[in-house]
Amino acid sequence: MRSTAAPRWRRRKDDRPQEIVEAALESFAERGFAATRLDDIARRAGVTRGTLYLYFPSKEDLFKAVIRQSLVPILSRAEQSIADAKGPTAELLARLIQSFPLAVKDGAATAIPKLIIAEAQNFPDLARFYLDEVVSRGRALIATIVRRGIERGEFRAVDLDHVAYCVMAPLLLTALWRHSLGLYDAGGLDPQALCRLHVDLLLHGLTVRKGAP
Amino acid sequence: MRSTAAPRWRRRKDDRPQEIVEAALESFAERGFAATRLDDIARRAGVTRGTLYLYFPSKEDLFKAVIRQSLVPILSRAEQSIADAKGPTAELLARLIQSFPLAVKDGAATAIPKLIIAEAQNFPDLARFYLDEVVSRGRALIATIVRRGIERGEFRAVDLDHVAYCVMAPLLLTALWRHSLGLYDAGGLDPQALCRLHVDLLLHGLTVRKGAP
Amino acid sequence: MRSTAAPRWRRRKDDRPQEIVEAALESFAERGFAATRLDDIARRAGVTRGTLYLYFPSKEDLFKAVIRQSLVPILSRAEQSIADAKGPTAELLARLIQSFPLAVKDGAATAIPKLIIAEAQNFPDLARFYLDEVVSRGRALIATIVRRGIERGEFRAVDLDHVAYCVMAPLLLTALWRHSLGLYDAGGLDPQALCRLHVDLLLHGLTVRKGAP
Amino acid sequence: MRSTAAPRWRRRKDDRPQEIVEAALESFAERGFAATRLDDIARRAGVTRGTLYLYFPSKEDLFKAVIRQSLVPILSRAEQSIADAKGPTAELLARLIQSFPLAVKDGAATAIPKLIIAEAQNFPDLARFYLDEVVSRGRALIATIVRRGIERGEFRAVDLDHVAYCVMAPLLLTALWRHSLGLYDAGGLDPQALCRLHVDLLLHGLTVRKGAP
DNA sequence: GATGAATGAGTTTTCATTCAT
DNA sequence: AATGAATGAAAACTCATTCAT
Repeated sequence: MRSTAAPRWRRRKDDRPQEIVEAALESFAERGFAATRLDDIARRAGVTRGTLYLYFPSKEDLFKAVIRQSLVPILSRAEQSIADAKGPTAELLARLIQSFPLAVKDGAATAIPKLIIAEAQNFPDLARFYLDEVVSRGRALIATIVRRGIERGEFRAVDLDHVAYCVMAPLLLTALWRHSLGLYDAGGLDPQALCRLHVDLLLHGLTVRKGAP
Repeated sequence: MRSTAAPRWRRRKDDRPQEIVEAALESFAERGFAATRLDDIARRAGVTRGTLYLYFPSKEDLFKAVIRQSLVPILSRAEQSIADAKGPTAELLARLIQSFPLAVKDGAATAIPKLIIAEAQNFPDLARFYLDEVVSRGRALIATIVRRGIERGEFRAVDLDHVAYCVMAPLLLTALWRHSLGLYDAGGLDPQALCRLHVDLLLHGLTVRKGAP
Repeated sequence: MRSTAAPRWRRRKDDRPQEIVEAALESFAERGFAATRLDDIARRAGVTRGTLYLYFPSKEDLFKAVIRQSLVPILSRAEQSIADAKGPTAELLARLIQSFPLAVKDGAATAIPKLIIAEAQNFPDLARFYLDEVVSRGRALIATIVRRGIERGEFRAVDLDHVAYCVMAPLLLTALWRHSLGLYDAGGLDPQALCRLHVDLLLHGLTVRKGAP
Repeated sequence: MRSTAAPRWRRRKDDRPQEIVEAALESFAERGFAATRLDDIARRAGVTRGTLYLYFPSKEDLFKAVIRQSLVPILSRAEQSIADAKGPTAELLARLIQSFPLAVKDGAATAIPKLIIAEAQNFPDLARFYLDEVVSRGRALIATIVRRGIERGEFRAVDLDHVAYCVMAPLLLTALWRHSLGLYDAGGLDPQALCRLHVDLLLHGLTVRKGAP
């Protein structure tokens, strides 16, 4: 049994790292890696600068932890949403794409592509991690779906090596937009409308039809 | 006879600004705004730090000048390559897209999207400039082409407000890739193959056909 | 037992600002505002440059704080020394003037008039502060004393608006001298002798006498 | 005969140094030595920075030249106005003092005391020059006048070593005021009124009278 | 003689990191 | 475990001075 003299509640130190990572992600998302000061992060996390060093040995390490940890839930979510796919492949693909705008709307984690793009040069191991864990797996996943469509005679035979980029590019653009130009041009890009159009074009583009162009 | 020792410096008034801007673009492209030191730029331009201040009042101003000036040739080139379009709209669009990989290959100017995305938050006026001068005009341009296709009965009626994003997204991805993840994954994304596939999908997606999906 | 090696630094939060201000006053007094480097001040205060910025946002702000804070004790002392005046007004005035050389001898605060004169142009708000808090009050104070003498029939009626300047001018000269030419001419101006003469002349000049000049 | 092809007039190079010195005095008077940039002086003199170095080897040397040259006319004027003194010594002294406000009004040279006080510490040789050429001679001059008064039985016997300071202090204050606090307090000190009062007090203070205080 | 582009040393300022408390 | 005062290295920026033109 725990000491009964303990205060009724207190901040559990086990949460600290996670709280810091979240605060850091938000800060990095807002100003970029170099322009955010550790003091910003500390204040946002409700601690002091010194405390950050109890959990992360340096600003760079904190950045890396932020990226890595923030990707985990995204990857999990993505893979789950596809695992047991049934029905026409077109529907499957459509669902995948349409689910994107919702995912983008909330979390600060959507800023990760922006951060990766901005800092890849300065953080090679982060770039490689992202290539291995996100890009490769994402490409494979989408290639698998499209291959399924081709094999079932639903889709035309296309370059499976690059189709993932074509599928993802507009979605990625949505995420990048939100954290850059979108801040100054509220109405210019409606994620939902863009995804609807993207699905429309993509499926028309992939689907086998009688009349060839 | 005068000493043949090289002079400490040489008058280059007219060329200097351009040389500095070029050196700065390369530096910013490599490391991002915050991580490039003025000394890097100066050395690359073959001058000293002090000289930068003869032409640009601050690092921020230099950055702005770099973006603005580097966009001019891009805009010009883009607009020229479309001016007098003849023939089927599909071909026109295909040509436009296919010309992109070549443009991306050489210049450091292809790093501008990356820089804009990374620093939009910190440089609002730059973001607005880019929105007005590049995004808006680009959207209008592509919308015009697609409208032409629709009016001539070649293309299906699609959302003209967002079609530009669908057309541009993969091309943009190519440019971003080159200056970020592409540095660590030479073969992962072949711009030409991607564009070929993109054209294929896009035209199949846009073109009017007998059989509806 | 703990290591006896001196710690790299020590917590001095409460004392630091005052220590810095004192070091700064001495430095500014010696070389003037522009010619003193923050490093000089820091070293004199036994800290590093960075520490200065924990307490003062800029060199200019430090300068302002120095002037303002250094004036407080001077003002207090001056006002106390006059509060409860009794006896002949001449004696009162004489005592006031005679007390000046002693006050000038010790503190670095006597350099403030020099600093104000040198930098008034560059620090308008400091000049106004000094006008309001020192000059105005000083003028009023002396005018009050002289008025008392006139009302009691001890002094001739003189211009009360300017008499303070006549009373103060030699005293001020003493302070300025000490921090400028006095450094190179030890014996040229003896503050005590000057004040003695000043009192003599001033009282002869003010006192009512039978024979008019 | 000079070439007839010469332009009808041109800037005579013999005037340049003097023009520069004047421009420099004005600039130094306005902002102090350290805060005025050579570019300010150059622009005010209608030349470029490089030209300054044709005439003065450094900023410090220019400053010294400014002080030295600006003192010459002041000294000459002062000495002339006293040379052949006749009549009562009181009148002589009164005239001397009353002439001061006029002298102060116009020239930028009245800023010299301020500059000397501000920079004496940083320019020892200038301080010594000023001590020898201005202070000493000024003291001697006034002491001579007062001695004359004493010898003629007009003045009381006073400390001749310090009387000059008592005579000069209010006048000096006038000059300092004009270039410092006076910029922010137009009406606070009227030089003429101050001098009138000063003469009044001083002569009452010096003059021999029947009734002792 | 005059210019002004270029220099480079010097100074302020910032901020990630350390460590006594 | 947490703090935050103190550090010190790095970087932007200034400006007196030089020198090719």
